[in-house]
Amino acid sequence: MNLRKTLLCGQCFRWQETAPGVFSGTAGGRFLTVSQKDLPLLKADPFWCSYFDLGTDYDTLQRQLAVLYPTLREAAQLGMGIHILRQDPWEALCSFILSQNNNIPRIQGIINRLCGGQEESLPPIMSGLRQQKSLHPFPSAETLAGQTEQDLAPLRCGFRARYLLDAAEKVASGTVNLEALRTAPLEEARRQLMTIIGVGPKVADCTLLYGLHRMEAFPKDVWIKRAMAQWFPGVAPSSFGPAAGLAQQYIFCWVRQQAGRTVSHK
DNA sequence: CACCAGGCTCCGA
DNA sequence: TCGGAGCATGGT
Repeated sequence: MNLRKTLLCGQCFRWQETAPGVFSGTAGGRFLTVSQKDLPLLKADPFWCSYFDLGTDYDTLQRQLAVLYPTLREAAQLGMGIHILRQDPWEALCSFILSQNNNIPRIQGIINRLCGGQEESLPPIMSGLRQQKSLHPFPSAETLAGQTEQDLAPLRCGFRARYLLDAAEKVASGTVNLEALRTAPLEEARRQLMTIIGVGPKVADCTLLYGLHRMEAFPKDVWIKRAMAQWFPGVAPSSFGPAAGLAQQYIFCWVRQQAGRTVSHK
């Protein structure tokens, strides 16, 4: 696993490279500072091993994709080392609601403000994981459900505030049961998520893939669809099989690289 | 000033 | 069912 690619490829928004090769971020209420050489330590820690999905054989998934679709090789080469994180479903849902018609730096800023500010970066040490309880965990659905649009004004997330509040209300009340979506049929899970105002096919699929680790979900991204049409005319994304999510992340990275830092989908 | 950001809602045809 | 403006905010 490549830490930089995995943490900065756009699947999560609460990690940053605080020093060359050193990454600090928050997940599951824990704040961690880590570098590539700490990989064995991550593997030995049950929480982080699960979060970084270190128990899954990505090399095999990668080879399967490259063999199935030779034109995917270039993207897979670029995405080599990316793991699909096991993020908190609620946090992932909010993150991708906030991501719509938005850019990654601003998404990160909004989420930082939503969590109540910056974490303090920890000095690196020679051995052992530098982790501590996060001073600014992601706010729960219950917390957010008690808020108003005026309360969220400081986030400066624009029209997305209303979407966030509807998601909070539906999740807190149990109208949408995120945990149940882990085992629900994919299409049913997608429909459930799309009952939330502001959640369309793209946000729903990203929540399924990044928040619920449904690797078979292939986000309905306009860039991806364009690349699909160009590379695999007539091929349904579902034929990617269990590694569909990984393929989506590879293609996403590839398209971004081709287009430069940002790209218009128009 | 224009254009656009890991889209979605809403409206009209 | 489909297309396109509008959406709030910030960056280039």
